[in-house]
Amino acid sequence: MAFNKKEEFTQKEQDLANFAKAMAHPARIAILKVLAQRNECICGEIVDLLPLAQSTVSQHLKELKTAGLITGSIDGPRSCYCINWKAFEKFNSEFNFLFANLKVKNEKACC
Amino acid sequence: MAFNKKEEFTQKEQDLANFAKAMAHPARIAILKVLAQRNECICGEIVDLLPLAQSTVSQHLKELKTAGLITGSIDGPRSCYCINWKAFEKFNSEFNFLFANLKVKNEKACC
DNA sequence: TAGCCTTATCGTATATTTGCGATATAAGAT
DNA sequence: ATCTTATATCGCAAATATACGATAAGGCTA
Repeated sequence: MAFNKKEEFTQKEQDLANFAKAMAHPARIAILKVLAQRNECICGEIVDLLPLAQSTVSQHLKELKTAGLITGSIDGPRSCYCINWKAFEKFNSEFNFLFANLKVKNEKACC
Repeated sequence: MAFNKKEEFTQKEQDLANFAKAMAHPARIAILKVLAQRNECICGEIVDLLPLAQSTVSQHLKELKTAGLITGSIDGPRSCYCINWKAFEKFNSEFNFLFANLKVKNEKACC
């Protein structure tokens, strides 16, 4: 039991879920916020802004990167992260599509 | 170790993360899709549409309900679920706020 | 009442996530 | 060449999520 059944859903469903999962932790939301508030890549600083150890922050950054929400270039001792705007646009429109559907239908909500 | 540090972030960050977490599984995305495609509450059917056992689907429904994404009235042998449109609107605007920020800033993306 | 059908909950096994300290790595400074 | 500094990765412990079968609970029907 506890087999992973995720592959049995459509690719779009999996993509959306993965996007959501990448944002499913307040630390990662906080990181995205910091990146969003600047015009440039963030190198350090992020660790200082979060109540987490350096290794943990690095792990969260890796997850965001793997999910494609941010890009990062590792320049030796200092890394450089920024938002992957394209990915956000893509998933934002996916979400909006879902929400739009809801909006129309819900005129007749029954419970 | 592995303490739960989630409470150390702002309420908004936690709320957004919880919303994302509720959508962070393809089964739950699929459930929301089904609910979105109908004008009425869904009672059974959902189990038939997913490649999961009845108890597992019930569990996912519970999570969606706990997160406030759907409402449900348990009428004895047949339950009735539908989308909580209000919650979606709220979080959609939160997300859009974040995305909007990104959009403006990203003109000067550096990596 | 007894049996049936539908949905929820419990118990449990496994998988995944979270978090930290320790350690590695890699560029710049001395 | 060695030291410093910043970041990544490893290894592990604890917490949480996923999934199922078994069972309970709650209305219907006969």
